[in-house]
Amino acid sequence: MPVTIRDVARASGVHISTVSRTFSAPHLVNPETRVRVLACAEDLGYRPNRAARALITGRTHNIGLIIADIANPFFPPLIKAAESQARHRDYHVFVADTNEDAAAEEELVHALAKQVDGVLLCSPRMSNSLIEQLSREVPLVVVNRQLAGLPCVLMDVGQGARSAIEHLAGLGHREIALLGGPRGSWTSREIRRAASAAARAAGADLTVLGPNPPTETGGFAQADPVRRAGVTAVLAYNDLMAIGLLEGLDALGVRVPQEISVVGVDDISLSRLTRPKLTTVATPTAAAGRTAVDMLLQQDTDVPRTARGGGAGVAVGVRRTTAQVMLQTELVIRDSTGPGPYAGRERPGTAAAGPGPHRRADPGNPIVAAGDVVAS
Amino acid sequence: MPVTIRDVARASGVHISTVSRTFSAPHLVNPETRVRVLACAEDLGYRPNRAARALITGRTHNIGLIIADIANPFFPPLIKAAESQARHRDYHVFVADTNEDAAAEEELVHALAKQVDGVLLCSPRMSNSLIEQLSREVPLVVVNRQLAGLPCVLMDVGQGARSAIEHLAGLGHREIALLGGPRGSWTSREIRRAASAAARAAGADLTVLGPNPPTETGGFAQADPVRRAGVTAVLAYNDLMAIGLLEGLDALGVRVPQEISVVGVDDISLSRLTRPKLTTVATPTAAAGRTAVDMLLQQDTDVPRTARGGGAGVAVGVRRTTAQVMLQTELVIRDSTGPGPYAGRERPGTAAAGPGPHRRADPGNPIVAAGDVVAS
DNA sequence: GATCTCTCTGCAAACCTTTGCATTGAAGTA
DNA sequence: TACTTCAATGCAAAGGTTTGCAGAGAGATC
Repeated sequence: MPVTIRDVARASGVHISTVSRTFSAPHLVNPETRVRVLACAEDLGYRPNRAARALITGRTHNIGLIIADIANPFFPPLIKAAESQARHRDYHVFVADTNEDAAAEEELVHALAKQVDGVLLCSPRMSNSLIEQLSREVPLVVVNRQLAGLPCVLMDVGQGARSAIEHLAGLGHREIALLGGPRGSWTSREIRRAASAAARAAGADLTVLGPNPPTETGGFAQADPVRRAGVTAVLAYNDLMAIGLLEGLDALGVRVPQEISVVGVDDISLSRLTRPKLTTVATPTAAAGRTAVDMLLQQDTDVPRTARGGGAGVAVGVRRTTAQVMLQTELVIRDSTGPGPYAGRERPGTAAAGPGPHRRADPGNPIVAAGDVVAS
Repeated sequence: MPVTIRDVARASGVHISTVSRTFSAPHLVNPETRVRVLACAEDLGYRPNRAARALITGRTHNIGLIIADIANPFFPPLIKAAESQARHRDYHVFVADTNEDAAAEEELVHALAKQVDGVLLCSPRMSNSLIEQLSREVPLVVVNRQLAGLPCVLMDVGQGARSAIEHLAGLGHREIALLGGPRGSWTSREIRRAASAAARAAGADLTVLGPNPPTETGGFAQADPVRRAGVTAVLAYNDLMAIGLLEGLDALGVRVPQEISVVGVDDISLSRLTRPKLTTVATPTAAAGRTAVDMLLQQDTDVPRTARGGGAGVAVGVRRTTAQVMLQTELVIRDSTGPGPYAGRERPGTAAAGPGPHRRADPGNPIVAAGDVVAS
């Protein structure tokens, strides 16, 4: 029933190899023949069978996208951008949800490996060593995790956390809480590291609460601990938690930002809609999705997959790019942060006026932090 | 480099067909042999190549999910549920975003057809006739569109719109606006139809504004027209538009619900977070995703795909289920609706107290509205 | 007119599985 | 012992495509 290359060959009176070449190497076939074949193909509604093609070329023209939680609003813009970019390059995208489960991640990489040319691992929860091991099975690009020897797309949440802390310190806050993210999250560690350093530099105390599930509920549950910690400002691992915290504080009758200031990370679309509107560190998720796909496909075109090839014993060098891209973040100041108890008082060692918000450079032009090519 | 069935055969000293049977028909192989083969496979890390398998069995064990806009918060829960359900049944899921573009939908169905066992069309914008035509190329299940002869998963937005209008009328509103959705949307038509009828029955006037893009911006842009229309209540095509409208009204200094009541549709997670919290018609998106996958896979297992099969000339009947499932919706009353100008006044022909919110039955138990089996 | 070059096309193997049929050998029956 | 039955395995074709190699002409060069 489905129309194959053979049907087209019969209809246009040529051998199947000519039909094949019409699609995959048009310059090798006579223009007249070509138009005839194309006309027949069009007529019959022929579409090459990608699976059969993959069997021999070794390229599936599919990629895998492994996501911790599709329902977390952080991810859909990334998925959308990645899918769009992939499709522009004639790739299809498998999407799989791991429910924040490291074991599921591993299983999925295995299951998808034969069916894709590469996998995007978004905010993985696995160990670094496991990721490295898996990268020997299928080309991997990792988003939101730094890993030597592997292509990574990172968002500079360290810079973002620093800006956030400096913003809070500049507003006169000295007692700040950090709501940590989930265990195994590179982003969470990075935020913590940068926030600690920035707090120290600004002469503020940082109380870390967590790890927490990166959800609204996770934030909500920390409302009481936050209040009891006696802090006047909070930086949350992500917006979802910040929003949950906002709700929790509201339920406790704590006013934001009058009594406690709250900052999130991600700038998901909800953040403009809460009352008060959330101050947050915007992360370039769409750019990350695009960039990651580009890196994966770049890598993919570098590497010849067919085993057959080459004249007598010409060993083809397998090249792998391991560029790491760091995308800039931007502090977006809205209504959930306000003056703290030390507002207006001059402080030594800190820029008195407080630094302005960090402006993001053109997000379409990622900064390549480190790039190299390894031959193996 | 990748390990094939041949490697396993060599390692365990049997023919490749025995290895194949170990996986696909274990009862045909001697238990001792089986364990040996399985051990070797495990050792070598063998995974069957699904593409090669598909080539001969005709089943890819993949499905396609075509979505109007991944970034629209309505869809991620559906995607998540569908993917989860599919994976439970050992299927992988291609996700593709059409950007609300009918032409892209068609192109995607064609592109994916050979690579999947079926496609889920979510809230399609195509014409009915085109959908029918495409369904001859690949099994289709349609979500949010009613189509004779095709399996559909519908959400009873008609009932939801009716509940919403009755709720508003019960609160004393007589001048109500409806913010229409995008052209080509079955849901939008259905809401309009039901809302008109319900308004008429309740003795209220319904002003239709639209069609509109189903986005926040689309809702925001209607704030001024809504105010000028002189209505005291609005039902929006979806929550995103309702939220946009809330913002727009806020910007105009119109208080909700004191001056205008607003109702949305979908109950996306944001809706609990706006101020005021949004009254909305909850649609069972996750259940829809699960159900649609079940219907597709059900259909898939019914239909033998191999052309080869059967003894001399035994024509195998191709059976297709065309069951249509209608999932119930539920009006969730929050803070964006309040008393209207006619509050408390007795009205003839209407239940004075106003009907209570329509309660949703167990969303896990869809109601089969119509089902049949066609032999062709 | 013979030789060479070049373009276009056909042939057939290969990719990795599944599966109908044939073969083998052992156990059971008469 | 001769036969049948049955379970377990091997054989080879098939599925749709790509691609190295070789052949067939046509045109150019001497």
